[in-house]
Amino acid sequence: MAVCHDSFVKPDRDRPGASRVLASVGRTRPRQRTSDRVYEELASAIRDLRIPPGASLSETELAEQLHVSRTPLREAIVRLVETGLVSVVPQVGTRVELIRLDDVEQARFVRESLETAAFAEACAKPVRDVSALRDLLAEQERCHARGDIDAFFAADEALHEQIFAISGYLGAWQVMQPMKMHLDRLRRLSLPEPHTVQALIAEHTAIVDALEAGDAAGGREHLIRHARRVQNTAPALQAQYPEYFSS
Amino acid sequence: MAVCHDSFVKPDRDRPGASRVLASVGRTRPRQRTSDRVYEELASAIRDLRIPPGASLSETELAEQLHVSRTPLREAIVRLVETGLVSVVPQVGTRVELIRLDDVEQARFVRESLETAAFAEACAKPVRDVSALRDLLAEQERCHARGDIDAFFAADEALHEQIFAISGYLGAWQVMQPMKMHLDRLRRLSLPEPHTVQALIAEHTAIVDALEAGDAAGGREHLIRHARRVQNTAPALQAQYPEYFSS
DNA sequence: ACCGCCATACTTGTATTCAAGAATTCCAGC
DNA sequence: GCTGGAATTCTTGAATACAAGTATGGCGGT
Repeated sequence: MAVCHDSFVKPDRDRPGASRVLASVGRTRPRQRTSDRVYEELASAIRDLRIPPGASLSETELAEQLHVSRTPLREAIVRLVETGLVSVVPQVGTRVELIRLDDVEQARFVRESLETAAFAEACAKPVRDVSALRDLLAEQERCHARGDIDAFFAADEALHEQIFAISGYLGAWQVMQPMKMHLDRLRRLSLPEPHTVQALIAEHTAIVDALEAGDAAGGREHLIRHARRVQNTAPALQAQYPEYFSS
Repeated sequence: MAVCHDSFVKPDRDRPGASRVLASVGRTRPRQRTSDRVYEELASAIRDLRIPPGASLSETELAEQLHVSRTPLREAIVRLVETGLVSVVPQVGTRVELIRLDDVEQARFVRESLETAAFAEACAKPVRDVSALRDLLAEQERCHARGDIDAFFAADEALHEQIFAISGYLGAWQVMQPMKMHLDRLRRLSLPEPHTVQALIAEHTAIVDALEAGDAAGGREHLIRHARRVQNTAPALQAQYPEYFSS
């Protein structure tokens, strides 16, 4: 597999960057590929624990259940393997990885580092429009009131994403998503507790207040406590659902 | 594409987590898949600019050049698309993305945030063995002396990775790799300047010194300056190689 | 009853084929 | 010479077929 140096490149007839701009402007083209649909389907199913940790997956079975062939399904699997949520042993099988507390700890570190840094950047902005964040807080209250955990989950995500958007580093939030799924599975286990949701909303409020006040240090403390809340419930959850955890 | 709730799961005969431990212990099994080799080959070629930004790729041509079929090649392409370095438009073509300064800025933010956080964690360790770091500094001097840019590149990477290893958050370094390739391409453009390498080594030395002294604040400053050094050369590089840049 | 062996079924990896669509090229007409 | 249109070629997407290897289950011997 030696690389033939210049032969990778194919001579371009027109200017290289031209078509990309068109692709992002003209929205008619990118009808979602089958592989993407399958990935979204599987990723959300794993994140929501509809496919529990440790479950065996069969490419052929999954393919016929989703009414696709193995080819796009495998491309989705490849992306899931990249995240570390799925492992595949050749000629043996594919399975959803168990929750490894080390992975969770690594993900917590990444999230905490990026989120506190983004918050600091957001606080440094001369104007900070927190109205969208206030709306999301109200939405979270409504979800809590009617007991809609899925909707709360979404609003929770949206609030944190909005902080990155204000900071100007939304790209950092996006690249964090695959790794964050390790945290999401743990959070999904802990969410059913009603007082947990209430505590989360209180913390969200404190974070938004700190951002509005430009209190970088205070916000940082709230964010760290927030990020570690789920982490702290890990031992209890492992005791309650031992079959979902590794080691 | 509705999800049939329980039907994803296949009944397990034995305990779910058992085989994974075996797979990581017994090293005979995982002979590298073709898809992985192809990915490594393409990723390094793109990172080293052997495949320049904006180059068109043809699945069929690449497949026959690498002596593989399109199937494993496409799986490698999927992973490259995930990193944002390659874009593929159905029925039109696949190309290596141009260097977008916004992507570079997002990557710089992620790297700076994680690296300063990891450095702080490393400084908090009661014992910090910097001997491996000293060895890498010496190695970098040797590479600089004999003008081996590729080897210097590798030793540079190894030093930063070692800092994460000391901090206990090596996983954070690993998940950062795909995004970091955006920075690597820019760095590759700037490396040929001899004084650049010398300046990098000096900064590396300062960083290691700070870690040995447990000087978290000082190390942070050096790391930030270090991360932004390449970033600062971006305008000049864009002027020199305009065909490699977007917008 | 237990152990070992062999056949079978099932798993993923890879190659090949078919399909759909876009871009280019060539040729006819003006 | 220029313009328009149709055919050809090249692109990726998806499905199918083939290959290699593993685990399982049954069967025969001990």
